[in-house]
Amino acid sequence: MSTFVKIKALRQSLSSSEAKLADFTLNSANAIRNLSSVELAKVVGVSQSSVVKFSQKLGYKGFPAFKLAVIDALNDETSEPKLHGKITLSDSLEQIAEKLLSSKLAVLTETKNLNETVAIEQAVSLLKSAKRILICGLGGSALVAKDFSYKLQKLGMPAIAEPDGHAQLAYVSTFAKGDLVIAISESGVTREIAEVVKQAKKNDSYVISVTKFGSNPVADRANVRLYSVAEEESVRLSSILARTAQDFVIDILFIALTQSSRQGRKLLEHSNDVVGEFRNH
Amino acid sequence: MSTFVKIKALRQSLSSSEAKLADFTLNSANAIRNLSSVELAKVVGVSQSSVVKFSQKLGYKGFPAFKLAVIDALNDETSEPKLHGKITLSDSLEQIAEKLLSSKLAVLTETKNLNETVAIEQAVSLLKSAKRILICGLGGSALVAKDFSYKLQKLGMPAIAEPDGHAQLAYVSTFAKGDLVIAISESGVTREIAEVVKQAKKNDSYVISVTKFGSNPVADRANVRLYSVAEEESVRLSSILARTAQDFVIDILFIALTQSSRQGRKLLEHSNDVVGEFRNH
DNA sequence: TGCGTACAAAAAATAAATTATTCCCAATAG
DNA sequence: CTATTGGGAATAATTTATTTTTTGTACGCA
Repeated sequence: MSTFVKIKALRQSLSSSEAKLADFTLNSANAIRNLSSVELAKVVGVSQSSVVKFSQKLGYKGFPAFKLAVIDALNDETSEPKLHGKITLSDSLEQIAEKLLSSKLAVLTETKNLNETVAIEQAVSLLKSAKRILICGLGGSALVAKDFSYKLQKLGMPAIAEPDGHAQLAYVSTFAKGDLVIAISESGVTREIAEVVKQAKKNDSYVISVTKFGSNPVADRANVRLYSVAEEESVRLSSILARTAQDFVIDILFIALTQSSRQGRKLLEHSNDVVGEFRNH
Repeated sequence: MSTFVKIKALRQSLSSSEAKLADFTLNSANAIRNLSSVELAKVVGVSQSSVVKFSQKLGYKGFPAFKLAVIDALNDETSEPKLHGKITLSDSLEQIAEKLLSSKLAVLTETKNLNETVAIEQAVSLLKSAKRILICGLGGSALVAKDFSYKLQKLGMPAIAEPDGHAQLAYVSTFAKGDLVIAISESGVTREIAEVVKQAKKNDSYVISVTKFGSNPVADRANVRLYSVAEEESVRLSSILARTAQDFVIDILFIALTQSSRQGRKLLEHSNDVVGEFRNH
């Protein structure tokens, strides 16, 4: 158990000298690092023997052992991956930023672990061999779809991201064997997307899904299932975190694609050059 | 400098007793934790005074100081946030994912640290009091702009994100005092965006910039400067990481906005309900 | 109320341990 | 043969742990 937890637990049953030491430890743990038992006693205003007794009361052999425990506790505290608690109304801006950050870190890590390497390989392989590609998503996912389409276009791939549900359906109805649909829907139940997927399957086209983990209409029908986020966060953050996870998935796909094809890299380079050239004038 | 690095650097110039201690420290650093100078001397097979002299040769006041340094070095070693090396052609898919993940983690952390709380507060305040809002960005940033506009619209705010440069300029030319431009451009030199900012300033409108850190045409003219990423990564990753950072910035702004207004939260809730209702039929 | 005992807490005193310094010897190079 | 250096034994200094003493307070009882 952390020394601090221990101290807090015993805090009530301590006598006045001990309480002084306990409070000092909790408030200025850092300072203890550089203090001997005598110095600590002086700073806190108790006798040196009280310091030793306090250490022993906490279960340590003596003062040096206590000191080490405090240092350890400080280290654990700072290296802990920071729990990403819910953002509440009373949070300060600094706390909000901190929590959003750790939530994102958690979501990214989870998303990475959720997707098997083999699934990504399959997805890359489908992408490379696809004749035409339709990336569909609605609402927030539409932007992810659009982003992915831009990226694929940079690689010279025939990818289209259409934000309108009806247009998506119209396009996919012309699909055939060799064409590919990438269906992005966090819930996996979006009616329009599910419909597109159904149609794609009917036309013998391949489907890659990007949804939350588990069974759902979109993923169930997909040839390759990719996943975004694992845990449901607070409602307020959910769409933000879903986006974060979806972005990660398509970023991985994109990098893996450029990785696996020399031609793709060349085209990407060229595309970047052209845009850069243009911007500088 | 880490104690271990120090030891390795001096390793050659050490005498036999000192070398014994150095090797033991490098190989069994963990053990030192529980040893006194006498015990360590015994284990290694040297005299206690040699232990002390060794500690001092490394630059520490004495043995206890050396011991603390070793413990610190061990802690730093284990909690190091995994260096996010460049992705190379020979990387496996698993390595790619790992590196992308750590790069994103680093970029998010940096972005959070780069933005002062007070700047975010000012941005929020400008957003809340703005009569009209134009969010402009080109290329990849256009998607970030669009995303932010959707979010602001959910809060009932008059935000427009227009991907076309000319249309942006046309709109901003009608701006006046009380209107707000949010200019998103990683480089901060995009001609079209800089032009919009110039026009906005001429019309006495406020400008919030989201660019890389440092002086650039867009940020220099802004009333409030927000920053994305700090370090330039590999060219291949740069646009991906820029997006990651920009998303973080607008996510923070969005959350801070909902945080600061009861009405905003109500509208957001309602908006989510309506869309959810619609999707389920 | 006044006095004395009992008890607990905390500091002073002391003992033990750990650590730092000094001093001396041995090995080796010049 | 001297000078120098490494290393350990001896010892001094410091730090820590234990024991002893003092202080203060609560409680019982005349």
